[in-house]
Amino acid sequence: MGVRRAGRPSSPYRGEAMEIPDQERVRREKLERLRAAGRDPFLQHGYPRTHSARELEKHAEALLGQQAAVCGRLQARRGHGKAIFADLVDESGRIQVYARLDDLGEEQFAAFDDLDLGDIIGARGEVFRTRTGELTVRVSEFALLAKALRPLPEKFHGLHDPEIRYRQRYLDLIAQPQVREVFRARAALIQAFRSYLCERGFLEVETPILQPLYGGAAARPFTTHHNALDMNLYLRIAPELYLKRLLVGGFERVFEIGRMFRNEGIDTRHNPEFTMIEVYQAYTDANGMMELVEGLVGAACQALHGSLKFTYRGNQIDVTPPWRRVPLLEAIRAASGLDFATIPDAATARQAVAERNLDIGNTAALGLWEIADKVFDRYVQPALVQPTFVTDYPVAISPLAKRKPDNPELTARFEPFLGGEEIGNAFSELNDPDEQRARFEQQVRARQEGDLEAHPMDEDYITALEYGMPPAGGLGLGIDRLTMVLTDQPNLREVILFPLLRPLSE
RNA sequence: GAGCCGUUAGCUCAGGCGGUAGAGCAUCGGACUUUUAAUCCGAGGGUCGUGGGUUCGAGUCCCACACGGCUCACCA
Repeated sequence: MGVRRAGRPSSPYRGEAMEIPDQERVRREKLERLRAAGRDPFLQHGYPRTHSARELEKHAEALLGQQAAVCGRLQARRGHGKAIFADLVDESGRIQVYARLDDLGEEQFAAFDDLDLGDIIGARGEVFRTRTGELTVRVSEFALLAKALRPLPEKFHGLHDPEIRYRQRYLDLIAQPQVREVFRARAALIQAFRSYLCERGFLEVETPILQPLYGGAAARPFTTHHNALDMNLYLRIAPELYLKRLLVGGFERVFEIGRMFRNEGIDTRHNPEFTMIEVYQAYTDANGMMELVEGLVGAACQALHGSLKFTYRGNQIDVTPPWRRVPLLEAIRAASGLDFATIPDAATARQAVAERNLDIGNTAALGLWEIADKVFDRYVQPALVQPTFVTDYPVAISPLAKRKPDNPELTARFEPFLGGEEIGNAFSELNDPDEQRARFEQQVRARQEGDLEAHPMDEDYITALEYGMPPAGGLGLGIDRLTMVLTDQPNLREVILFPLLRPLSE
């Protein structure tokens, strides 16, 4: 249905009066009459508002009998012949206004009666309470500030069509006020992160989004082109390598909040552009990052819920530290019986998977750690509802992480899980330039063998490491996923204002 | 990429076995000067996602396509 119904935002209907839907034709005609009478609403430049809905309610007792000027969108109307009740909705809430023929006179009352649902108006008058006790502005003067030429979604059932909700998010926000709360929560979460870090001496920085060479994660990039320099550039898949250059430069605590771009599929947990926070702290390590995650998520949870407990998908979740810690291979072994510490290669792993009838699809084309990853996704991750750090990732899939002193096959890396969702990635940063080069070379070989997401060689980064980077812990958290979990939304699209959709074909 | 489901009035939704499309809100006209999903009376509004096919006849059955949703796959 969307093709026609939602696909009309660009059609102006010029000279096609016969094709304009009924309700829009009526509104257009009203606008033409206003313009002809020299009262074009779109010539208004503002309105001297004195109170928002919330302010009006807050100062209700002092305002009774006083004048107030309010603004908002006309979202409901109850006519009574020579009087009209209407609901104005502004960002803070709803305001009832009451227009009477006696107060406005014939002409102004007729003009008020001519308003359509969706119109944006300003109104001024005396504040009073109706006999049912509702705070109301008795209109003595009003102005149409913008004409709504299209009818709004229906007031009672709201807007359900997910396609229109995402394509025309403004309609979603108008029709479903609770959707605004999700995005307020998102902003509060980011604010909580920012405050938490700034209070602890972290510096917020901005590093390039357009990068001559991408890196810092395993993902395929978007490519673009700079005309003047005639060079290809990549949209960043992660800010990691730039932030660590800042550690080399002498900043000891830095963070960046920003958009990342990964050229991958779209589903309930992935959007091609998403928001991540990355934090780097010198002279600490993965353990320090675990405490930081506990602190950050705790601060966000407090900001959103006033508590360290919340509900996601029907599960009570408690983020009180310390969070459970479990090594990756141990978690896999406990859940599946497979011990990847003793499995030498992919063929052995495939055989073990088959023997145990593990349901992870076709493993024929997968490498050893890809098989481990699948077993983890299928048998471990869904159970990680309470906050958990999965630790000790194999060095083969952690090209930027420092090895564990007691087991060089593993790294001091962890991923935090919450509500069964992976919400980030962190480790002790590899700062040995020679080993970093060897790791990159290994990635380059993987790329040559067909791994499109292997990390490219970054000589410039290695040069930076050669000047000396202090030992450090680094952390990335997915803002979208965290918001999804902390606001108990079922889908990443619910926390992204304008998720990517296919364009409508004409 | 695969499977399943969806697409009917501005919005939310009904439409057995194929017989020419309905409701509520919204809109238009009328009544009503403290209502609040206001109420009451009356009316208009549809290329049933697009294109083919089967049929005397298709919203309904079949095929293809588009967009979306869910699940899986891919992927942090």
